[in-house]
Amino acid sequence: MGRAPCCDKANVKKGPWSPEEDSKLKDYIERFGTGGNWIALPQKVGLKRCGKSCRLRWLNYLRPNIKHGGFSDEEDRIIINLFITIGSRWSIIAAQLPGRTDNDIKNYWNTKLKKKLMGLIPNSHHRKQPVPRPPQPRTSSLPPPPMLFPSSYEIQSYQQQQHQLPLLSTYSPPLSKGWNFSYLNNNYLFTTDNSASASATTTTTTTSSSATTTVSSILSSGYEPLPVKDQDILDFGSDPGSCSNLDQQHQQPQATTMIKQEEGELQGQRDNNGQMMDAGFDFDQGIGIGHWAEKMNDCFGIDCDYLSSSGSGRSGMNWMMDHYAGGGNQLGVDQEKGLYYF
DNA sequence: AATTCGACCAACCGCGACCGA
DNA sequence: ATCGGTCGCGGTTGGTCGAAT
Repeated sequence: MGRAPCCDKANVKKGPWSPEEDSKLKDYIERFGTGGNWIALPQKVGLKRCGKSCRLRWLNYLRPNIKHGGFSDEEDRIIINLFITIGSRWSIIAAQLPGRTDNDIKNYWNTKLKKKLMGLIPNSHHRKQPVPRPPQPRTSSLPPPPMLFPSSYEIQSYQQQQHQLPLLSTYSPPLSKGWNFSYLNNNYLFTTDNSASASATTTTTTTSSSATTTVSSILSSGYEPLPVKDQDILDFGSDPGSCSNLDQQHQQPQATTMIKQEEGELQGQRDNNGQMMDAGFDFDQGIGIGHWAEKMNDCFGIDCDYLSSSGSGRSGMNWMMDHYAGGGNQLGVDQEKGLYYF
């Protein structure tokens, strides 16, 4: 049995409100109130509208002291911080911003603020799922998948033991998952789809040991280059000075977002200009991890220098890598830059 | 000048929560 | 405790407008 309709949809007007309708509704509510019953209101007012539509029109547009557009930096900051803390609870967020409606904030977030936060990544560069991910069954001809990020997370020793690979800034060894390989060459990550991985395996092994991989040889092996923008990288560091992913000219972090660890306590978030934006986050406590984990699904890789070292914050980061960043299926590592691609 | 595309935003829809009978 | 009506929320849709081609 379906849900009973809130009104007779055949006899209600839909679409944009006319000034006359606005005037009728506004005048009535200002004189008599809503009466606590939106469903009955349209008939009292003399409008051929659904009660829900009246409610929405009043709350989002007609009621006094409504502000539209022109969000201030302070409002931006509040929205971002609250979104990080509580997610898309627009009504709660709106309650903190006098004159703003949940709908307005939601629209503002979806059309502008989200892009601003994500570092103004052009659509062509913003890949929801930039790299093919498991589960794809490996073929028997492929080598067994390496155990990436074992409990100790000894990345470098693992690389050296398993591959005896040189670590070059322009080349990322195939720390991959058996069904796919990746290379970092300048600003491109090369990857294949699953169908090409079998034939690519030989090439990968050969070229990786020689460390003479060229763009053309990779392309001829069926690899598709994907441009990697700095903004695609989630950057976990301590401050701009120690951030390995810097704009060399301005010495500012170029990552989409940067998470700061401050004496193991409160973590802050920097916007793309390096401005600190307060955000409750604690790696070791897991606070806020869900939010950043979601971000990891949106970005292309992460930059986390202290992942391969000891210190506070590491366990939480490891946990996040295990649970969200492909579950240990990282595609590759640029050891010199400290970039882990997944 | 015409067309296409994307950004923006008002409005709609459906679902869960809430409340009173 | 149950049920039906209503409210409120968040996701989605669709129209409009300006910029780009």
